Amino acid sequence: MRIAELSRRTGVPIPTIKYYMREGLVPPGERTGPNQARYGEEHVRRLRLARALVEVGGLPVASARQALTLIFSSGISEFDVLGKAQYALTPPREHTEDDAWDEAAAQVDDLIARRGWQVKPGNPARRTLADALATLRRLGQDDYLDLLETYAETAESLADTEVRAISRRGDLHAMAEAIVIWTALGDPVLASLRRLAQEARAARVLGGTAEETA
Amino acid sequence: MRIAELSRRTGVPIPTIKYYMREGLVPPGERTGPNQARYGEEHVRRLRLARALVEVGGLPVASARQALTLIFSSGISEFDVLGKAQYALTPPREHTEDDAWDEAAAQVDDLIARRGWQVKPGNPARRTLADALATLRRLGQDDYLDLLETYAETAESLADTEVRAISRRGDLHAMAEAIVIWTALGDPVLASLRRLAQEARAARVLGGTAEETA
DNA sequence: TAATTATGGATAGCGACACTCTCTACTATC
DNA sequence: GATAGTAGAGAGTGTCGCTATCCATAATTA
Repeated sequence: MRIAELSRRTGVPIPTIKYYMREGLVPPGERTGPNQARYGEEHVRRLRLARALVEVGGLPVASARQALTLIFSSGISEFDVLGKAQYALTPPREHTEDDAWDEAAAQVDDLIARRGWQVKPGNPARRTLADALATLRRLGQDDYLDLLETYAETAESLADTEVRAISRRGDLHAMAEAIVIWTALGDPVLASLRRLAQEARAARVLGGTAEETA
Repeated sequence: MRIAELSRRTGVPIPTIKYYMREGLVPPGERTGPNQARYGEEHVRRLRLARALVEVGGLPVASARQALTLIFSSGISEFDVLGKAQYALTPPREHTEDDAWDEAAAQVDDLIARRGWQVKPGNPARRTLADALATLRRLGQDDYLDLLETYAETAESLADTEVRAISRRGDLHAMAEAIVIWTALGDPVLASLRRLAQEARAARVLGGTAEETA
C-alpha cells in the first residue's frame, strides 16, 4: 500500500503522516525505489494508535513516540512493560518544592505504605500526585483530604479489574498494546464518567432537575 | 496591596499577572490614580486558583476564565453551579462522526439509562466519553468494553462521596469553589492513584518485583 | 529635592508545539 | 506523452501561554 491508501484507511492527512514519520511515531515504509515505499498493516495499526494517543489521550507527540516504540519493540518482558508504559505516558512536569509540597510528598508515601502498595520510587505518578495534593493544600482545601482515602480505594479496585483483564491476554505484544491504550484512554473515560455520575448524584442530593439545559 | 506584593504572595510573576488580567482571569484592581491600583485578598485567592487550574489542572486559559467567572459571580443557584462548572471545565473537542462514533454514543446513552442517571443531554462529558469509546472501538479494543461497567460503578461511588462532601459546605460560594477545584484537580489525582495502584497490582499478579528502577 | 525604582496599561515579541506547505527529483498511471 | 502521485527535506503557519519593552506617572530612597 502507498501513502494515499494509508491516509484513506486511517483518516490521517498525508502531510501529518509524513510528519509522524519524521518524528518517529511511525516507521518508514519498505523502500522499493528512490521515491517509492510500501506500507503494511502494521503501519495502519500504528498510525491509528498514534492518532488516538495524541488526539484523544492528549499526549505530546514525544510521549506518544516513546509509548509506540515500547509497544512495537521486541524483547520487552512482561515485568516491566507496565512501568515503562507509565513512564512514557506521564509527561514530565516542573514543580515548586516548598513546605506544602514536602507535606504532600510525605502524605503520598504514607498512603502508599498504608495501602501496602509496592510502587517503585521512580514512578512519575508519585510526583504528579504530590503536585496535585500540594496545590490543594495551598488552596486551603486540605480539609477535604480525607476524600483521598476514597479515591485510593476506588483506584485500587479499578486497577485490580484492569490488571486482571489485561493479564488474560496471552500474547505479550497484545498486552503491551492494551496497557498503553487503556492507560492513556482510561483517563478521559474515567473523567467523563465521573462528571456524568456527579451530575446525576447532585440532581438527587441537591434536588435539581435534569430538565434545565444550562 | 500593589502588584509586587500580589506577585510575592502567590508566586506568580508580574508579567503573568498582567497577562491574566488582560485575559479576565483576575479582575483589575481598584484604581487610585492614573497608574496606581490596589489589590485585595480576593485577588490573591483568585490568582492562586487561576494558577492551579492552568498549571495543575491543565486547563486552557479561556476555560479557567469561565470557571473563575462562575465562582466569583453572585447570583448563582446551587442547582446549576455544578452543571455550569462542568461546561466550563470540559474544553471543547472536535470529533469525527462515523459508524464507530454513533455506536459509542448509543452505548453512552444506554449506560446512562441503565444506571438511572439523570444527566442533561447537553453535558459535554457525554461527547468526551463517546469520543473515547469510539476510539477504543476503532483500535479494536471493544472486547474490553465490559470494563466500562466497572468504570461506571467506580465513578458512581466516587461521585456519591464527592457530592456528599461538597454539599456539607453551607456557603454557596465555598461550594462553587470546591466544585471547580475538585472537578479540575480530581482528574490528575485520580489518574495518578490509578497508575500507582496499577503498578502495585501488576507486581502482585504478574509477579514482578518493586526493586527494579526501570 | 533629586535620583531611582515601581506601577499600570498597551503593544509587540518569543518559544514550543503540532502541524502544513512547498519544492525537487523521480515514478506510476491514464 | 501528459497528468497525477510519491518520498523526503526544509521552511512556513497558527495557536497558546507567556515575556519583554515602552510610556507616563507615582512612590521611595539618598
